[in-house]
Amino acid sequence: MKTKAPHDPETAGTRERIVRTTSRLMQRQGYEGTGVKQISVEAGATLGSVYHFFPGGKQELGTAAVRLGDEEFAEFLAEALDAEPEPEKALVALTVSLAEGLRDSDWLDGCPVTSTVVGTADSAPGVQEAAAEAFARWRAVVARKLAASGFTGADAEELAHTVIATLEGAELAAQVARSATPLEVAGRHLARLVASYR
Amino acid sequence: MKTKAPHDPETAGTRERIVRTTSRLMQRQGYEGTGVKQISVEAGATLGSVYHFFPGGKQELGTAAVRLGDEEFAEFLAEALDAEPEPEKALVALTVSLAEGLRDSDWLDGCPVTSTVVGTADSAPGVQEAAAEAFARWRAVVARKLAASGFTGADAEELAHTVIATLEGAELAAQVARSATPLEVAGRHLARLVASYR
DNA sequence: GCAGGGCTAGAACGATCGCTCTAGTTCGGT
DNA sequence: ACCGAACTAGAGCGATCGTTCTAGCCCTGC
Repeated sequence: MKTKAPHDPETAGTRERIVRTTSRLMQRQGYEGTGVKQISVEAGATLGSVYHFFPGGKQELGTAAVRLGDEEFAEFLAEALDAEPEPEKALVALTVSLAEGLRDSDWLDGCPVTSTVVGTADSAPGVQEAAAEAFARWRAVVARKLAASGFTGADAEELAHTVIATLEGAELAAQVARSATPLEVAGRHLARLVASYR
Repeated sequence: MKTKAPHDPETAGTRERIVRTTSRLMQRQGYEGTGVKQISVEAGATLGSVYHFFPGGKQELGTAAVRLGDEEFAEFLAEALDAEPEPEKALVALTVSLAEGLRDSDWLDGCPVTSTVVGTADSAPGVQEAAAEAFARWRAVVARKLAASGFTGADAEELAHTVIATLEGAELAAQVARSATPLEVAGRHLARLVASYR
């Protein structure tokens, strides 16, 4: 029993393939710009399969995609922060790493949560909620690192807010400008801001 | 001759009404989530008028909407920064003002440029370019203020990058979380960061 | 007072949208 | 061996998408 499906191990593979494809497509095209039929084709699944696994339709697909992006970035964030004992150095390395990833995709793959959630306030509230949870989780990861580095709880919480917000904004700016500069500058400034609390 | 149209003053009004409506709709629903027919109905113009003024179709509408958002926010930014002699205080007041505007719209009206540009990398490159110009202009406004306050050109340019990126990210975070906290915290942190360069 | 261009008006095009539906296939449990 | 659940398969629903088109209104310049 390596998967959650009781009968067919390949089945869980199909579901996951659909979610990963949805996340990738919405990352580039946004929620409204991505069609369910396109998802089914690129995931190598039929439309019937998509609606079998996601009876909630497109909104459920979007929510699942946001949650996947949530988990993946939370993991990436935790690893990047734990790689360096000092949060200042970790933040600089983190932004450099984000900039590399962005450039490697020809500036197409920004934050999967951001691009999916924009414009869904009224049409897909479930996506909005999932995105709020993602941001909160990422803030918690940053706050934990800062608290472990000797910052008070209040300072860590507030700094985590700005770290996540600045990373989001800088990634968007870098994507639009097709340049690593916004991310790299943001990394140095975040390090400086954090250091000012010592 | 109060308008640019040679024959009919009301004509320029129609064009502007279409652009304003496009900007408002794409701010809430994104580029792909906004239909040309919806724009024509809500602007009180016919489809023929829309394509008369914007023969480039939806992409030209999106580009014009981004440029309008560009000008409006650049003006708002300049006024907010000039209202206070010290950039630190101006930044705090600016974020408070942005948070108020966001709350007044029930957290629906975020940055019009951000929501319009997301997901248009491959489908509407013109929109992408207009957004890049908007960010660059806003950075120039911030850099000018900082330079006028005694910062060196290099510091002002770099700080402007982070100020704009953080404002973008914090506005998005505030919108998703339906809370003024991300923006207010960002304002205080940006002020602290700027002060650290004195 | 008439000619002509700027603009309005809305029907209609093919394509695609999200989604539903029925039929068929596959497979473990008994 | 066979029943029923899990899943696949894809045709097709009404609606809407972005866009084009022709017809006509209205105002200005002559």
